Amino acid sequence: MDYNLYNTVKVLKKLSGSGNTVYLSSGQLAKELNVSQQTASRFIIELTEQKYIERTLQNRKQKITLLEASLDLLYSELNDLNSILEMKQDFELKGEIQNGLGEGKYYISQKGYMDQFSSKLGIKPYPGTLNIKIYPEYENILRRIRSADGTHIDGFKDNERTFGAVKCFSGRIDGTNAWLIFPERSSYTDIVEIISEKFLRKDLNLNDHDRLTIRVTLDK
Amino acid sequence: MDYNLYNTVKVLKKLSGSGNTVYLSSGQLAKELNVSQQTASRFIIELTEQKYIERTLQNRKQKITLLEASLDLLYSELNDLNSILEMKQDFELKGEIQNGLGEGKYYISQKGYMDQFSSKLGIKPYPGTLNIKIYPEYENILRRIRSADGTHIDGFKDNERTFGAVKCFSGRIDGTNAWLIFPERSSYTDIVEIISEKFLRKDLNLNDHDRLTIRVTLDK
DNA sequence: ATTACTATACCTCGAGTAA
DNA sequence: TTTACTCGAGGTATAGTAA
Repeated sequence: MDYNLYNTVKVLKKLSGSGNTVYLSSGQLAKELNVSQQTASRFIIELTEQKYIERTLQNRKQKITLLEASLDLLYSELNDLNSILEMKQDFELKGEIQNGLGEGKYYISQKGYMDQFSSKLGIKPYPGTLNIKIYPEYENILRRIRSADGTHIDGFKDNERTFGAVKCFSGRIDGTNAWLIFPERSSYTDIVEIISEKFLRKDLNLNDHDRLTIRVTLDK
Repeated sequence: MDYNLYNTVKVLKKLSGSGNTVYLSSGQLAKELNVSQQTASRFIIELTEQKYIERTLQNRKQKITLLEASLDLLYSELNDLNSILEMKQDFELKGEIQNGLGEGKYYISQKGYMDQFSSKLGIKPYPGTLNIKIYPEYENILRRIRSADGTHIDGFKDNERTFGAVKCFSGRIDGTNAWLIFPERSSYTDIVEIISEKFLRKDLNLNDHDRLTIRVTLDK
């Protein structure tokens, strides 16, 4: 990803405010970027090809929508700087408990994962996940966490299928240690999967749709 | 400032950790940046010319020191992203009261400033400043605040001399509203000048060398 | 109004190499 | 070992312009 595209994404996000859509001609964008209209046009084409934005040409100004890749780009630069400049980063996520489908249990119980949880996270997780649907107000914080590095767990294959790499972030729920698990490659979702040594549902007496708060510290 | 230089500064800061000095050959830097040794060398020269770094060539690796301009660059990018991504930013500065020299009073009492304090900040400040020497642990937070935009106050001239532009940040000391004042162009200092409608020294019963906490919110 | 193609000017990068 | 100059190849930006 080169800087021109980063900078273009930054300007587009700035102009689209809290939404992710902006109506903007290539000439206007050119002024924002201090480049020619032709160059701005080229940037838009490149961003579109690389799936950072979607756009629809209209009679007048084109409508540009920032895709998840753009937000990832900005949030990971933000994380980079925060980490390099050693700013403390404490985050709070709120959401509610999703009824588990038992699928998480199948996944994390795989030896390929469990061995790494043990060696890299230093825990032997309860074989199941707690799924939290994060409230929309916290989606930016969620993006921020997701785009940080975390502790990497390699993917692997067994005879039948492939299990993807995931990354983990240390967190706390009601003072109990837990880990947030994200697929390394994934489309954006508002569901966070949590694992812990404890059986959280029982230990914290949690039920479906209970509201709860997850605290995460990105320490680096 | 172009991206290559931004990125070089970022890498140099990353490598110098909490200090601002790093010993690094152009070849090593080249690897970090994924460019040729020649290009890395050129970047170092350009950064030196533009006073972002200082370096001394040594027998082996050259010693590179990041100057304040580099930190400004990184902190202002961080602020940019924070503001664009609408992350909340609450900061805490701690320091102790410096004996005022009465000079602040002379400055801020100028009509050229007072009129703008009134129109732009909506306050009629007590004619004097409280000077706080910020503890070194908070210098990064101070840099972060200083490199944000704040409320701009134009500079002006009277018959005799020139008064520089300043920028102001809204803050609180012990629950009392106050404004932090920074020269727009200045070398780095750990002294923060505070103005307020109140006579803070008296109202908050403050004395020289008292320790105090300033809270600042950067909103957008 | 727009967007974006073509052609050229310009700039940036890195190989070769000197000190 | 270093740093950093020269110069040619390749890449990037813009003017002109069509649609």
